[in-house]
Amino acid sequence: MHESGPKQRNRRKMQTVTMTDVARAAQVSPSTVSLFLRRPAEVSERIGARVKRAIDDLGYVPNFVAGGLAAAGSRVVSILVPSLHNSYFSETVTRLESILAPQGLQILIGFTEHSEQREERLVRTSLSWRPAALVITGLSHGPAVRKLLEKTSVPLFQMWETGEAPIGTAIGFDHREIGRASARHLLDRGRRNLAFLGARMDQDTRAGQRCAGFLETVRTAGAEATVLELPVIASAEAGVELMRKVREIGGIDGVLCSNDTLALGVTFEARRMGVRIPQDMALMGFGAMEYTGVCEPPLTTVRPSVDRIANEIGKRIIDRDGNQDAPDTHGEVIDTGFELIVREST
Amino acid sequence: MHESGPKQRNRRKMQTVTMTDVARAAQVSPSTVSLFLRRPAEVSERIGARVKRAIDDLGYVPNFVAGGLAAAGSRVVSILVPSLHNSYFSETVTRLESILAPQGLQILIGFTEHSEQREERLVRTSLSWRPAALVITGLSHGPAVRKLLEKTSVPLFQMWETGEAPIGTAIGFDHREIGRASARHLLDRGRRNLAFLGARMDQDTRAGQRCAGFLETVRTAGAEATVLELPVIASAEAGVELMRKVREIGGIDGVLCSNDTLALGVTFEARRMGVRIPQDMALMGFGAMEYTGVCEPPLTTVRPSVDRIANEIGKRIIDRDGNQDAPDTHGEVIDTGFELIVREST
DNA sequence: CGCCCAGATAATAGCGCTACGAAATCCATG
DNA sequence: CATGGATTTCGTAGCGCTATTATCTGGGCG
Repeated sequence: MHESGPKQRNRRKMQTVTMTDVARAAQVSPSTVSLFLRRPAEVSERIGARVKRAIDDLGYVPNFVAGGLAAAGSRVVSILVPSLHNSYFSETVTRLESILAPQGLQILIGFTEHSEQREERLVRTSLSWRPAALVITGLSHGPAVRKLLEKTSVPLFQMWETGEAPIGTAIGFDHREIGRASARHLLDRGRRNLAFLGARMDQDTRAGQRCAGFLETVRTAGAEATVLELPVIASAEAGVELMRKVREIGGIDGVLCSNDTLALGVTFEARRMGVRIPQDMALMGFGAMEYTGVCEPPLTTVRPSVDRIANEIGKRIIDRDGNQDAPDTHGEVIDTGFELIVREST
Repeated sequence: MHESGPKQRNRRKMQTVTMTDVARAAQVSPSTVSLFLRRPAEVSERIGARVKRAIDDLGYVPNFVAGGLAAAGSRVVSILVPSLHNSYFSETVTRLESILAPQGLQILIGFTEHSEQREERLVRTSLSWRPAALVITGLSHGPAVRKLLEKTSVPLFQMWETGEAPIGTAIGFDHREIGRASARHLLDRGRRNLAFLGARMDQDTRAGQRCAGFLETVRTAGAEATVLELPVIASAEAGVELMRKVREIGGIDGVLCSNDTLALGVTFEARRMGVRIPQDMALMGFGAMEYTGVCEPPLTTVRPSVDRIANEIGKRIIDRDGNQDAPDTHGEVIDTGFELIVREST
């Protein structure tokens, strides 16, 4: 083996440029460099220019790890969502990023996949970064997670759901009420034989809540309601399969899908079967995904208040950031609402 | 104001539990606690149990910021993608996360939105975290970004594209060749009057490459090729609009969309117009999005090797992690290929 | 029965930066 | 030209942890 060279195997030192190097080059103290980086206005123009020049010359890249340790808290916001499969979660993340990034806050992301175990691991590692805030999806968590969240001093936001006694600040909307509103809409359209199509609702508790609200209202009205469910992730393909089941059952004249993706699949298969929407069967989704406005027929759906959720959370995180005297809103519940978008499919 | 209390405004100390606290509770030295956390096997069972008990009792959460500083490198991988609007990027991120998370690596995410300026800011902050690796989308970057990337010692992966002389390790496929292959397919089907539908290709250079490859092959074959483009983000709605333009032009019998989302919109509008796919017009997309298999008609599309990209990157990151003697693959180009999925739309 | 080696535990020395208070500088007054 | 207050700059002391080295412990063996 031609492996040789000065045995420098340990401590991958690398010639990393440190703040001290910059200070030396600019002929100032490290403190001044640090100050210039954090609050440039408090450094005189002359010195500032010199420091800036040194930084550029040396290609200095600050070390946030060291900075975070010294400052006791990192400029990172950790976001935990079930997955990115639903475009509304990607949108939430996107929107939050765009609000937080200008403040120099970075996004640490994790996917729980609706698994308590994964969630615990993620919460644990997230907290280990001493983030400026932790944003987590949903209100119900396993006991281990609950304990971690209750104990931490990191500002906590539980999003996408409202409910009683949140651990942190709850920002979201009432999924049960969405189910009810959807049911009312279908009943208003004169449909009496309804179905809820879902996918893995044991895991997606929010879809479960929408389903529960739906059933409640339908049954209270004395109409029929069936639940059809597939043990797979929601997809257009799953929608196709569910539509076949609907056909088998027969007589169903109104359908609420747990998700627009499912509903899209239903439109495809309905067309192939010759089932006319909405004449033969009214169809509703959830999520207000982009294509619902242009598909055939355009879909009635519910727009979750993604932007408002992100805005409210972002605002609070920024408020609290750099101003630890900001009011602690833990325990507060903010309902951002939802919007029923009625289109031709009903 | 009832604000009073011992003037403890500074240094938000919080009663954070440190490793030293754990050590004290377990009657061992901090070193032992640290060792137990990092390599439990090297601690005797008796002591290990004691430490574990203390950790649980105190609810200790390690501080990765401090750990990262001491160890000179954080257990974070930074991923920069244009956005999450395209499901193939979300999938890349998802897949990478699932590979990296079991190794205790967290994902720091950023969205460039195809903006050089944003990209620079993101690269800068990413590097500031001294991540275990930086994964960035694409091969071409502004001069400032190039300089940062060339200078850093952080393992760099440039994904989703192949090309010459990458700065880090390039893992992706040849978009030009996808354009060519798509064109060949359409020509094989006897189409002679073709169009490429795109959205904001000035920004999405990879879509631009597919377009270029497409035009090259079509024109070489002596057939017609038009480019129709909209200055908006790709969406089904944009697809609808582009289909209207196609109609206006008239005579087009084969279309390649820069993206399945666009293609989906085209199918909707074509149906409304009475344009039959593929009889009147063949249609292709890109991305192999989930619904392409079940929509009406099922779409011919190209499956980018998302999984392979993620796997190859993940493997290399893990190799290099904790074993800095692993081969540095910078400069290497790995072509993960793509797959043409032929369905009824052509 | 003492000696040595391996394995387990502990002590030490920072990692690169920020917060804080002290020192130095500036500049308008008296 | 001295003087005080407002700036601007600097020195010091860690932040909580890990890597490395040193120390300790407990057998196995001559």
